[in-house]
Order: sequence, then structure tokens, then C-alpha cells
Amino acid sequence: MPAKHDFHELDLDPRAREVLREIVMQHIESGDAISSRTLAKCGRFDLSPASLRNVMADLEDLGYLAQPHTSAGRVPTDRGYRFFINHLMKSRSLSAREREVIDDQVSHAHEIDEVLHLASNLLWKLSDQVGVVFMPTLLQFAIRSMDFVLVAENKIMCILVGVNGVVVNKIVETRFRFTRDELEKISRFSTAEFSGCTLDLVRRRLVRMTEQERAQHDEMLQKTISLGIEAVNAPIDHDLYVEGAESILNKPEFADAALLRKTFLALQEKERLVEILESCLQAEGLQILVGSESDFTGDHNFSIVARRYGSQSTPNGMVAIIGPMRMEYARMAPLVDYLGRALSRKIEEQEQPR
Amino acid sequence: MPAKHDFHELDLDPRAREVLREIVMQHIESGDAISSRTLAKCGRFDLSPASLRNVMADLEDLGYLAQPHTSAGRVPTDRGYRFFINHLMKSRSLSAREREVIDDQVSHAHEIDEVLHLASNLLWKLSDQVGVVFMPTLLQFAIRSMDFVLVAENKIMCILVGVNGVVVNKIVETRFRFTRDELEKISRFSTAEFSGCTLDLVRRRLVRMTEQERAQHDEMLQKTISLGIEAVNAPIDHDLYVEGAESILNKPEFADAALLRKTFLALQEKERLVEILESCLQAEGLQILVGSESDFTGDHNFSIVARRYGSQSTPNGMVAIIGPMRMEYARMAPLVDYLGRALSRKIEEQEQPR
DNA sequence: ACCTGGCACTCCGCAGCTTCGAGTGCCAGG
DNA sequence: CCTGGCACTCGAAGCTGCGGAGTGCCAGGT
Repeated sequence: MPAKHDFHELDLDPRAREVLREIVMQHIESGDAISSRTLAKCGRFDLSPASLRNVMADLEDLGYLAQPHTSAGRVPTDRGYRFFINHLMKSRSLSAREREVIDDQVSHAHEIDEVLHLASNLLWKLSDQVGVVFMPTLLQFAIRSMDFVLVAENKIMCILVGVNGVVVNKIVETRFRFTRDELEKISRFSTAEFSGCTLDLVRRRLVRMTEQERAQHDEMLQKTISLGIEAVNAPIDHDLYVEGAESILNKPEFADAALLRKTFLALQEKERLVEILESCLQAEGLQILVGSESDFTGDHNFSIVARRYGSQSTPNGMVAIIGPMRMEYARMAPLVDYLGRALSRKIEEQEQPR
Repeated sequence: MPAKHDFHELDLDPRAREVLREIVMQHIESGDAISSRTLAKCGRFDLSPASLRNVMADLEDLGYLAQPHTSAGRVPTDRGYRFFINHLMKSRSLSAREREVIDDQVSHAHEIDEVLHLASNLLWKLSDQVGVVFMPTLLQFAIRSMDFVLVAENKIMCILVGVNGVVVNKIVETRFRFTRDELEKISRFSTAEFSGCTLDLVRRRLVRMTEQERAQHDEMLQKTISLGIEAVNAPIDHDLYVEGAESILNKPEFADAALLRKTFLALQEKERLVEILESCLQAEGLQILVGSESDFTGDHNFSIVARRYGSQSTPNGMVAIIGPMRMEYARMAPLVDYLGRALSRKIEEQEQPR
């Protein structure tokens, strides 16, 4: 952080900070631009509107506030929100009720995808913003088992279980015919052989096997290898749960039909979402991106409140909320944080079943 | 159909029919209300606007047309569309390009859910309406196999394959511990025992087994039964693919933000969609529902173009397009029909693999 | 040095008015 | 039975004026 920036921020005298804080809070609540008069009336300041106007003018000069037009009140800028989040916000901890709902739901889910789906749903319902949960592809993790089941004469379902408990299944079509017996043998072999490997490693080892002398003559081995390669090459997507896109339909900032349309379509672009979530994956703890601070949020005046989940040992994903810049950060932050922790706990539990 | 209705419809003299047809077509194309003047200008009639006005007034009396307000042109009513669809429409057959796209895509997909997902996607892209594909739950069909795979110490994945090739997998948690060996045996047993049964029948037979003497003592059998019951009781949903809801954002009839919101939310109510699609499941061939002809479409001024797919022998689902009443029926009808046929063919092929 | 009331100014939103054009219905004449 | 003409209706668009909400600035008070 450049010194000048710091200087600015610390330079704000306490009164200005209070004013900024009040403006941001009121604006978040009402959505309107805040005038000096409303501010004076709120009772927190023993100042006349005129004095407040001076303070507000200063804050505008520093780039924390903006006026939509002359003779409208002031509205926080991205920087204003950022300052608010960094220095002024007092997180409102979750209500007992909310905590209960989260704990209850998370503990009742079983499969990991069920848990994640539920998490995005919870985020949506509890925040009334768009809830997003991201799980990176299995590719980066080691697998625990690899099984094959006959589905049709020429179709085999391959079931991969990651060390993190993620279960992925893919149906592959093969030119060989397999019997149940064979598949059972192959399952045993593959699991024994590859458990602990990442998919990438599995692929390399399979390829190496084809080169060995033995493979040329052992038909069974050939079939195993071919099936394994098919299975590993089958595309395995990351999972992205986006829930509650319709909740933006309510928000007054998107009352305009054209803007709404644009905003809505933006949320369908999963690739961009994945991209930005992946870029947050490194950082520990809660992250908040406001408006112009990232490409995606900047284009659409969004903010993102995100947190990594998962234990240190195993791969992580992200939970996040996406909404308009004007959102209740003080409530969203603890919500995302709590849910992230709950998920992490759940996942750690599942790793070491009692 | 009541005689009176028939009378009305057949009573329309050829000129009135032509006029109605032209109005519907022009309105579908432009979205505007059609005036006598525009109609006269189109060249298809050797009549003055005044004469056309008379014809139009008659059509309005009969309920085929309506005026949004005095001094606006005329717009087709539900009945108008219905008459158009039944008697006036000339289906425009698919372009070679479109047919090619469909055939190509359908033939390249493998798993049935992949095919269906693709189908809804195609419907959307080719029609620019909301594409819907519905597959009823597996419950009504006989199964071909039933396998179990170890996923974690206390979690078993159960894989059911229907005679129609549908593959369903569910992860169940059990209080027993299973080894790979056991699961393999159970899989063999279950498949041999239950292949050809509907899930309901499987459940009943499992329950009956618990009552037999043997079950009391044979631990292995107990475990099998418990697992089987878990698997069969795991909820198995119907599949519903809805794609392209965002395409209604474009349609001028939903320019108003409030209406758009309402419309959009309506499309999220999958239950109602399922309900209406299920009700169409009985009828063979293409079905078109216009506006007030059904609850769902009536509430939102939608129309639905739907068709059953699947072979006679095996269970069927529906493919459909949902859009505003003002849609190009002449193009949608063949599109849905063709896709339905393509799907049916694909499914029949998969039933009897060469 | 700082706060404050007052005042001029700007700008938005709204209500009311007019105008314009697009349609229709009806009628009388060919 | 068709047609041109005419009166009438209605909505969309544009203009105007006004009130309200805000701000900026200044001069005077503490």
C-alpha cells in the first residue's frame, strides 16, 4: 500500500470518519442519496446541515463520496465503500437463529455436492443476494478409489472418489465388451494401484503401462488400460452452484429493464465467475471485492464477499455472495465467514470419519 | 367439440380466413397491432382499408381479434391463435441447416441425460424461446441392473439402470460396514433378482424378504436387504431441463420490469411446469397450448409447443418450447416435432444396441 | 478558527396542457 | 357490395411551469 494512500486514510479526522460511516450506512439501508439535512436530522451529530455540507464536500474531494447530479445528496463511491469496510464497519454478528439454521442444515446433508448445493441455497436465502459456491475440479486432488460398473454392453460408469470425499461419476463408451467379473477385477486393481494419485498422475502411469512389454500380450491389461484412460480423460468439470439470481430482480438499483437484462446475463457467464473465484482461492480469510476493484465486479457494479472453505490439508473451494455494491456488508461478512467455517468443519469431519 | 363451435369455424368465409391469417402472421412478425391500412398495403387483398375494417369488425365479433384500445389496430386473441394454428397455419419445414444441427448434436451425445440436456439447449438456441425437456422419474420403469459401490466406509453409491437406459445414482449412508467383496456379491444378487422389476416392486419384494425366516439369521441377507431398501427409498426425482429463461428478457412484450419479474419467476416454478407437461404426456403427436387454454399458460400469456418422445415400448418424456403467445408457431411446430422424433429414434437405437 | 443561518442557484420530477398521428365506425354514393 | 370521406377517440410525445430538494458560498456570530 503506497504511503500516500495510507496518509489519506489516516488523515481523515474522526468527525469525517463518522460522517462517512453514517452516510454509507444510511445509503445502504435506504438506497437513496444522502443529503446534509437528513444527516443532521439523524441526531448523531451536533452540527447544522451547512457544516455537514462542508465535511461532505471534503469527503467528495477525497473521492469517498459522489453526487449523482447537482442537488442530489451524496452516495458512496467504491473507495468510500472500501474505507467503510476496512475501517468503519462494525460487523453485526449472526443471530442465534441464523447460526442455528446453518448448523442444522449443514449437519443434515451427506454427500458433498448436496452440502455445497445447500450452502449456495443458504447463502441466497439468508442474504437475499446471489449465493455462489465453487468447487474446483477433482483434477488437483488425489483419488481414494476408482471403480467401474457395467451400465450397458458398451457403457461403463466410472466412479472416482477424491480424498476429500468428492464423488465424481462419468459414463464412458468403450469399444471393448466387459463382463461384470472383469470390471470387478479392474476396479480392485485400479483402486489399489492408483489410490493416492492425482488424476494427472494416473494418466501418466497408464500411458507408461501401454509401453511396457507385458501390455502387448496381456489382453486383460490392455482392456484395463484403455478403460482407465477413457475414464481419466472424460471431462471433469469444476462445480459451480449459483443460486438466487432472481433475487436481483427485486433490488431497486435494477429497476430499469435494460440494466436488469445486462446484469442478469452477466450472472450466467459462469466462466468469468469461476475465474474470479479461482483468483481469490489463494488468500486465507474473508475477502471483499467492491465494484471497480476487479474486472467482473467493476463491469456491473457488483460486490463480492467471498471466503475459502476446506481444511488446510485438502483442496478448497470458495463460498461467496454477489450483489449490488450497496449491500449490507456488516451482515454479509459474518454470514459468509460463518458458513465458510461450517463447511470447513464439515469437510474435516468427513475426512476422518469416527 | 360442440357443434356450434364447429359451425363458427367453418362459417368463416374464405376472405375472412385470409384476413385473419394475414393479421396473425403480421402480428407475429412485428408485434404491433395491425391496422386496416397496413393490411391493405400488404398487397394480398384487392380491398380498401374500409372494407377490410368491416371484415375485421366481424372477426372481432366472433372473438378472433381484439383491440388493445380504440384507435389501435387489431391483435389476435387466444381463439384467434387457436384458429390460426388449427386451420390457417402453413408449417415452414426446417432448414437443412437446422436439421443438420439437430441430427449432428443428437448423434454425438451418449448418456441419456447428456442427450436431454442437449435437447433443451438446442430448443432454446434454435427457437430463441425457453427450451424445456422433461423426463419422468425412473419410478415408473423397470430396471435393468442395480449395483453398489463403496464410496466411503459408511457410504455406498447405488447405481440403477432403467430398461430405457436411464442411469440414476444415489449415495446412501448405512449403519452397516461393507467390504468390496460383499458389495460385489450384493450387486450380483440384486441385479439378478430385481432386473425387470419396477422400483415399487423391488421395494415390496425387499419388504417381504425381511419377513422370511431366513432373513432373521443370515446376516449377509440382512445387510443386502437394508441396503436395497435404503437405495430404493432414496428420493429419485424426475429430471427437468429448462434452458434459456433469459431469452425472454429480449422479448418486447416483457419490456416492463415488473412484468418481466413476474414472468421470470413463473418459469422457476418447476412444479407447475412438471404438472402441465405430465398432463400432456398421454397425447400422441404435437400439442400446442395457447394462453388461456391451460392454467399455467393463461396466467402468464404463454404458449407451449410440446411433443412426447420415446418409443412406444418405453416410458416417455416431453420436449417443449415455452414462449409468449406471439411466437412463430409455423416454425416452432416443426422444430419441436423434429427434435422429438430425433430423440425417439436415438432412444430406440440405444435400447437395442447393435 | 470554526460554526451557522441565509440566500441564490441548479436540477429533477411531476402535473397539466397541447398537438399530432393513427385508427376506427359509420354513412352516403357509385 | 365496395369505397372514399368524415367525425371521433385515444394514446404517445413534447412543452411548460412549478415546487421541492440540495448544494455552494458568504457574511456574521461565538
